[in-house]
Amino acid sequence: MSLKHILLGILQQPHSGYDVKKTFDHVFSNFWAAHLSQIYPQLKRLTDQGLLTVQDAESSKGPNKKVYQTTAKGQRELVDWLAHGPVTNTEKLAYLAQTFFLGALESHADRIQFMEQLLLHMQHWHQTLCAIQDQVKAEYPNYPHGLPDEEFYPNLTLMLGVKKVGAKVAWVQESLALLQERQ
Amino acid sequence: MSLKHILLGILQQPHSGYDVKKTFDHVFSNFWAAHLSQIYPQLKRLTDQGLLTVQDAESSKGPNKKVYQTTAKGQRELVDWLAHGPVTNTEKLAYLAQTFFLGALESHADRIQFMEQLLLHMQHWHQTLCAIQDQVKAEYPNYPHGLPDEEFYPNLTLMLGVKKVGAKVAWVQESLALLQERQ
DNA sequence: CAGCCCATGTAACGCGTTACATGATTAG
DNA sequence: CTAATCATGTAACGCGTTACATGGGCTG
Repeated sequence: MSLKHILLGILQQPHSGYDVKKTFDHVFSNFWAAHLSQIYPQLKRLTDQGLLTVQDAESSKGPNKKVYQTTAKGQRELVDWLAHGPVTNTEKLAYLAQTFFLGALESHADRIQFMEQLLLHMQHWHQTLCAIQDQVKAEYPNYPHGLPDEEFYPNLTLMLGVKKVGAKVAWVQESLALLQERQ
Repeated sequence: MSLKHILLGILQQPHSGYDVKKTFDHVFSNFWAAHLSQIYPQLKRLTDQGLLTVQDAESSKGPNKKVYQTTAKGQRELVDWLAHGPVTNTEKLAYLAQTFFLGALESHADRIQFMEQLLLHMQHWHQTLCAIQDQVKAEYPNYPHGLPDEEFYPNLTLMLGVKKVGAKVAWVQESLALLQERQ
C-alpha cells in the first residue's frame, strides 16, 4: 500500500496525473516506478475517499488538466504512514535472482556477457545520479548542510542512491574479474 | 514475470512447495520474498504448462509432500530468461519514499526516531549477511576462487548483499548525523 | 504532414498480501 | 497438553504491466 502514500506525498503540492508521472520518472526512478495506468485510477480512488481534491485547469500545451492536491485527511494518512516506522523488505532485484542461477547458462562467454550488460547499466545509472548530485552541489555551496527542508529530505534519497549504485558498480566489476579468472 | 523463473531455477533440484518457501526465506530473503499463497498456485500452473513435474512423497515429519522438479522445457524457459539479459529497474524501496517525505513529520524527534529504527534494521540485516559469508569462508579456505559452480553464483548475490547493505548502514549513520546537526 | 509531447483514461491479466481453513507430528 | 513446525491449499482484494483507445498542439 505504498503507491497511495507516495501520491499523497507528491500531491502536498498541486499536480496533474501526467505531472505526477514525470515526478516518478525524474525524481523517484531511483527507488520507485509507476505507470500512468496505475496513477490515474488511484487518483480517482483517493479523491473518492476524500484524501485528494480535484480541480480542472487549462494547460499551456495540450488539453485541459485535472489538478489534484492532498486534503487535511490525506495529510493525516501520510503522517500516519511515516509515524508507523520504516517499511522494509520491499526489495525485489530480478537481476540478482538471475545471477543466482547464472550457472544454468551453458557457455562461459554468455555469463560474461550478462555481467558486462549489467555493468553498463549500473555505470550509466551511477553517472546519472552523480550528475544530479553535482547540480545540487553547485546550487547550494554549503552542501548538504545548507539545504532547505524541502530539498534536504529528498536529497537524502539521492545520497543513498549514489552510495548504493556505487557499491553495485564495484560489485559487478569484482564479479567480472572473478568470472574471467574462472575461465 | 520473475516468480515463475525463480521457481524454475530453484526446482532444478527437486523440492516441495514448503521447501521452496524455506529457500526463499533463507537464501533469497536478500533480494526477493514470496508467500506460500503465491507459491502453491504458481507451482500448479507451471505443472499444467509442462514446465514442472510433480510426484507424491512421504515426509519424515508431518503429512505427505508434493515434490516438484523442472522439466527440459522448463529448463529452456529458465535459460531464455537469463539469455535475454539482466532485468533491471525492479527496485521499490518504500523506506526511501518515506525518507523523501520525512519533512511531513511535525517533530524533529520523530524524524530522528525514524532513522534510528532504520539503522537498527540495516545493522541487523548486515550482521546476518556477514555471518553467512563468514560460514562460507570457513568452509572454503580458498574463498571465493575455490567455490564450486553450484556455490559460486549464489555466493555472488551474497557478496552484493554485504556491500549493498553496508552502504545502507553507512548512509543511515551519515543521515542521522546530518539530522542531529540540523536540530 | 509526420512524429513527438501533452493529457486522460479502460481492459485484460498476472503478481502480491492478508486472512481463512485444515490437519499431522514433534519437542518441551 | 500446548506450542511450534510440517504440509497444502482457497478467497478477497489491491498492485503492477502491457496493450488499447482518443485526441489536441507544437516542431521540423
